[in-house]
Amino acid sequence: MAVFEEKVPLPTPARRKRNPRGQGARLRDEIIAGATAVLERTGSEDAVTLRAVAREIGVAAPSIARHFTDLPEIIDAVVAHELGELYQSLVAAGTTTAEPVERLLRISKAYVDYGQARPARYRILVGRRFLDDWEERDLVMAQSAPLMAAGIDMFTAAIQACVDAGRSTTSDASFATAILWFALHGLITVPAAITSLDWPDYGEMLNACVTRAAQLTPATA
Amino acid sequence: MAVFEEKVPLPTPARRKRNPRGQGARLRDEIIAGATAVLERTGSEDAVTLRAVAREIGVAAPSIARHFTDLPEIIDAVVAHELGELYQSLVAAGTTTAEPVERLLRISKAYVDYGQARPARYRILVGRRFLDDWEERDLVMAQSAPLMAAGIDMFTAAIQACVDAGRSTTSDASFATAILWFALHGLITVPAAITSLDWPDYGEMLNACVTRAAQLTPATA
DNA sequence: TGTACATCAGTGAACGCGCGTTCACTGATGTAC
DNA sequence: TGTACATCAGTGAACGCGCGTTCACTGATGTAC
Repeated sequence: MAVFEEKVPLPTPARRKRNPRGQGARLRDEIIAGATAVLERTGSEDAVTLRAVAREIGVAAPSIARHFTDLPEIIDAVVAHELGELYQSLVAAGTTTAEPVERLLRISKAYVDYGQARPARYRILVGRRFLDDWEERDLVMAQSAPLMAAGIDMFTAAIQACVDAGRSTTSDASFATAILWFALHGLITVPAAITSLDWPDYGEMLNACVTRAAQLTPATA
Repeated sequence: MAVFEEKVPLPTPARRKRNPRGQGARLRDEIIAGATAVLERTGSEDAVTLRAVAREIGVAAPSIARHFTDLPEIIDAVVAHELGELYQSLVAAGTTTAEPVERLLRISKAYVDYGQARPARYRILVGRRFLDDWEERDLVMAQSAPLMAAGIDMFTAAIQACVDAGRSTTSDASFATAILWFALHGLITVPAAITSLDWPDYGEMLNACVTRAAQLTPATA
């Protein structure tokens, strides 16, 4: 039995509204947001393809070419954006108290919280695959570098404040920042990867990481 | 001008010798070695495809199916093998001295050395992508679990030995092992990823990680 | 001791799929006249 | 105020490529008789 095709106009599937004349750059932000969504949903950097991003935001694949020449360029933009978010949350955490030790603990917690809440994004922030074409990448990295430097300075200053308050015995706040960074990075990534072990309480581990790496001492009441 | 094709028998390009009758399992080891080579050369887990591995060891792609059903299964085998290698180097480092603090430092150095010398392999050991199908993966993980537990126990025992010798003030060697693991993991991965910064001397950073995480104290001479 | 044969180890062509990229196009909108 | 048109933002079909997987095959070798 021949069933003739219904020519009922299909409800065109949510066709995107095009941006007005001078506002074409808006799509750029949508692309970044779409790439971030795909990245975080799949947990894999390699799942972020041009077509996947285009699908995510309801756009034809070639439309992306107008805003980004490359896939790495999109990832770079995601990194730059996320680095800003992370820095903002560090700043926010840092302004909640003036007590040095508590302040260091809070920005450390903000860092760890960010990494745990957005694992895939955190991984590409600190763990970008080392590629052959570093030279070109450096140009984009230069954009993010000041933000990263500001974040590092924030930790160093927080540790120095502990030293000045007599609450840390460390002799080199900058060096201690590196050691603290390593510990916090491990706290974020190792338990997330090795789920078969029973890990101690996160709060206790965070406290121990900060206290030991920054060589904090109890308050002398 | 018509040039007729030379029918000279081309020197067949290094055709693989087939394994003898009962020795088909040998290809299994070659596949694992090939996958490891591709992984380390490219630095990307996603570059390890069936065809890439087949190419690497000079074999037709379908030949792999006889030995592994899956790509993840190959990666699991690589992980299991590498975990063995890592454990062996920890054991080797641990037998070079009986002095507790020096022993802890040496196995820590062995761990970090492994991670720095084989970055891509280390990353998949501790940083395997969290996937949806964990259940099936667990079966293979069970194979590696004892080896990982043995490695962890080795660190915990080494820290406890420091405590017993009065060289560590830590109250929980197992807890300290976790903190130390985080620090060593960060020491391996963070500077490798953030190459734009001037990092302190590796030896000093390693010393600080171990000393602070395991709460070591100077010898009272 | 000789020989037929089942088995084992691996091949090579072909497939459908998702990818990045090309190319000619569409159609709304601000602007010049 | 009206209208032709250049520009801008994005489309859709088509390509070549590498991938995983299928399928029928090849050819050496150990074993049964």
